[in-house]
Amino acid sequence: MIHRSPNHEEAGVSKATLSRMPAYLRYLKEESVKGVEYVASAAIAKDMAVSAVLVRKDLALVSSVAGRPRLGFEVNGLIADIEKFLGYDNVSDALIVGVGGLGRAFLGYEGFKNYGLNIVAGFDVDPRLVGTKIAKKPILPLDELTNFVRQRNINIGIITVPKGAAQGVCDRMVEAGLKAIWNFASVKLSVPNGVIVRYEDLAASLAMLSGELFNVLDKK
Amino acid sequence: MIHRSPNHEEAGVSKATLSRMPAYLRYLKEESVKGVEYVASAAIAKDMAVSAVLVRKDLALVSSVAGRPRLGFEVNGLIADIEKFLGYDNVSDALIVGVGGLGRAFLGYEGFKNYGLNIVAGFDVDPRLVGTKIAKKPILPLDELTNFVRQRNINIGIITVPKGAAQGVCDRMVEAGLKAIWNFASVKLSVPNGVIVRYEDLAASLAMLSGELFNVLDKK
DNA sequence: GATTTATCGATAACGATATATCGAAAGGAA
DNA sequence: TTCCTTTCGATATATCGTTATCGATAAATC
Repeated sequence: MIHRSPNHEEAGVSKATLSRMPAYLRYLKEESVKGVEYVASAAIAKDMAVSAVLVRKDLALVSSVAGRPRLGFEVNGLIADIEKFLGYDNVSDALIVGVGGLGRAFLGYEGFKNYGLNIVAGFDVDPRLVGTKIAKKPILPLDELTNFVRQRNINIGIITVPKGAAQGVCDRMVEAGLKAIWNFASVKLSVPNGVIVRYEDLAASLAMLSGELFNVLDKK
Repeated sequence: MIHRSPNHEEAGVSKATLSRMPAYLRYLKEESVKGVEYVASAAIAKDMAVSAVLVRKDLALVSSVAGRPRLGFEVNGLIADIEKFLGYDNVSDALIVGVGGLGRAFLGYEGFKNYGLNIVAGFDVDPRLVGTKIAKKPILPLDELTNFVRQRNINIGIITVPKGAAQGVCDRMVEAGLKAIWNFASVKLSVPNGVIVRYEDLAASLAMLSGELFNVLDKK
């Protein structure tokens, strides 16, 4: 999960660019298994919904070798660069607090490993859950959060509790030493400097979807 | 789900603005139950991480009454305006295809109703699931999708199948007449004009999170 | 080897979004 | 009533991300 890119120093890459990287990676892997050696930015652009120029700009930020005129980018080299950049070569551990519907689904979902994330345990307050396992991962009581984080040297916590409990969980995560929080409860969390929060706000997303839907239905 | 706002005609509101509306709404409701009658844009801004100017700009787009100098915005009126704007007063039905971990969680999650979305049924290809119910909602075979959509006049479909199956499901949704698709499989979907797709790409989100994490850990 | 052409990379233009500034309005205080 | 202060709303400015343009490069072809 930790980035060890060769060439992006402290510059920092925009979130927009970052968010496209997994899609580039997926496409490149598909081409790679087909035996394709070089792909043009235009081909990548066509596969996802972006412009070729943007693809080149993005790739310029992470690629260790330049694209070759008339050929394009070298597929396998680029895959390696992006994986290194995204830290997928270096799967990092995370834990999840809130083993309800969504939390349970996440614990059981093996796909996160492909994105460099390994959820190693769940935490919950419900005593009926504590002590059980989901997908071979232990469910522990919240009290053990701090110890667990310190022992296993974990940086990332995922919050999937109801929104009323989110800030409390967040505080404990911060106290335990977590540095990044992926929050699925739709509340704003306050955290000290140095801790980052990423919101996965389904309500916001849904608002955008229905907003667009409105425009479409209304326009005819 | 369909917007019936009094004052934003065909103008269209930016996605960014749209995405903040649920957060405004949440804050305003919290204040409302406390008995607060007026709130200043600065107070709202402080609660979430945006500037007061931005709050005023956003609210100007949806509010039927202007904010009052020295007092701020009238809480309850504003709540009504936003709910109307977002269509939360008019819950619309949706269906979900893919009753795996995430799909199951969504079917069981009652909270979507608060956001104007009512998931009425799940669809899956697994014959062991078909015929069962989750949270009182029937699981149906994919073949019945088209009939179901037409009979119930549904506009929104949610895709929670593995990515290999996503485009196929998407095609069937389009054929059935769905107008908006909320896609949780991280693949780009191709749809004809007039159908809108909203991507919920956890891989992209995770990339952003870890990107920020990298910056934080690296900066010290 | 010369020519053609697909493709890149850099720079500049554009558009959308967020911020800063400032005059105006209205509640509250003198 | 008059003045002061808060807060709004409008306009202008800045920032960020995307797109457009164009010369340069190197593979492919003749």
